[in-house]
Amino acid sequence: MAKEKKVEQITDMERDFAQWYTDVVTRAELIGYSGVKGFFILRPYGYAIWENIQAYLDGKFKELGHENVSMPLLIPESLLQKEKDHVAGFAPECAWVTFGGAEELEERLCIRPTSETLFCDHWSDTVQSHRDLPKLYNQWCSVLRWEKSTRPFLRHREFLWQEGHTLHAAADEAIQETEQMLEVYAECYENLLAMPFIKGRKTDSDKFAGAERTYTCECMMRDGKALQACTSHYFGDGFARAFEITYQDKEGKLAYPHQTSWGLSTRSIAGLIMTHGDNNGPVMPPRVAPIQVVVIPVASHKPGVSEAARALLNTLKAAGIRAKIDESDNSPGWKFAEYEMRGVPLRVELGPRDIEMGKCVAVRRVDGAKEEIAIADIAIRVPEILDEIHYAMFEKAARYLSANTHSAATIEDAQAIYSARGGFIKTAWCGEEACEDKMKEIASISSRCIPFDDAVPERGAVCAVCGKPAVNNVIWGAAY
RNA sequence: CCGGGUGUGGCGCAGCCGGUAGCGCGCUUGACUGGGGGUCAAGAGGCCGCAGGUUCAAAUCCUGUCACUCGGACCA
Repeated sequence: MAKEKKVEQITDMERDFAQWYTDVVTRAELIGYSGVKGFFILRPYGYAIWENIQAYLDGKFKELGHENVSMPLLIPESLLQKEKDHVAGFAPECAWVTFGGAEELEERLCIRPTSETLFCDHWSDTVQSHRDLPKLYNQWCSVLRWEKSTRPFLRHREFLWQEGHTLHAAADEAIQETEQMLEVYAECYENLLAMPFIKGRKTDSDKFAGAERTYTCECMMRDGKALQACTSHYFGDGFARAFEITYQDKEGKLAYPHQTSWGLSTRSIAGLIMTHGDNNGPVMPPRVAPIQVVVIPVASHKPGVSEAARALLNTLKAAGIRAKIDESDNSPGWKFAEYEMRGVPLRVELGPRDIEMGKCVAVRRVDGAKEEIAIADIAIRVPEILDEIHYAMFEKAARYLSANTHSAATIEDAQAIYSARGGFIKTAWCGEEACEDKMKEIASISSRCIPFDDAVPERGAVCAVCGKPAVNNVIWGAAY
């Protein structure tokens, strides 16, 4: 499988994974740096990925009855402080507006790090009856968190995301919503981004500030580290009580509604790069790839080549494929390397010899596999290949995830396995935060989640850290 | 926030015991080429991160600051 190195500007991931990542996002022209730390430019090729994720999720949200809204950018300090766990979680990383023009403000305004408080404030005014429920809202926006260390897509001070916020009469309905939206994210990762994950619940120490429960999808990057790929939170009625959101139920009694929120950010783009990328650059999963197929005419000065290549492009476009042609006068070899560095899933070469034989050559980015396709079959065969690439990428990543997830019986085992092989470690756990702290201290890994698929330890299992009876299995790892 | 490294044309870098900026790639124009980053020729392009200071003179020395990067802490 070892391929020859084709792009000299990109550091090998085996040599320096962090540098590889930085090289990829800049060389593939996904990101640009601005003059302010942590504020990044999503260049057209990077933003197009986000637009494709947006289009997919926005469609799903609306199918499930959610409505898009736009809430304010600024949160008055008094509002932010109404829920104590929430403010304790976010206050350290808030940025504040203190002046309007030359006037110092009487109350400083927080640039939203997340919008729970704004939705709550709005609902406290607008929800009165059980007939007003549920509220199923979502917004696409950017939020601001004053992070200390920043990295493209992984940790921005300002980042793009969507935040869904819902309000329900019944607790079980809200819990169901929380689970449903996690499932929407899981499907997005599997079906759009070709990324495998471990779905699960966060331990109490790691849940969202103010949440009763936090669900997550944890993905594994190619350096073995974990990326929290999305979250879905159940709040119970804690926010409703803090913000005095009440409604009259069918019996005419005042009640507190139950609330959820869920989000997925441009961090997902970091995830797809670090899941699928190789030493020649990113490898775009076909269903989110801004360019799915690039057509490269060879010897386009020869009669008929340019025309045939454009006809091929139009056929692909008519088949609903995001296709592009490169008619620049760079050499074919230059173009091959260029689109590999951009991660375009499929390259179609068309030259005089192909035209003579009524075929073209298709080359897959993920594994370099070549296939000759009759030009007449292009509209049928190319979509099939794109699908095959999608499944091949998912399978490859899934094998990597499972090959790098190991079980351990004791903290010493966990430490030994992690330091030798990295990746995820699964152990039984007693439920105590002290044991999480100790695991972090001894083995340098933190709890990622309690996996849904395998939450309950075997009969008689004991906590890997303290040896007391276990209540859950936990997936541990080093996290981004 | 702590520690290491780095800021010089679009990119990668040299110049740094002071004397007014250079190389490779890329870019522009033209010709020949064209199935894995082609060849030749002629060109264009620089507030040396920013702000102070020392000096007759600063990319070079001093101070501060900003940004990038790697590691750590913090964070989701």
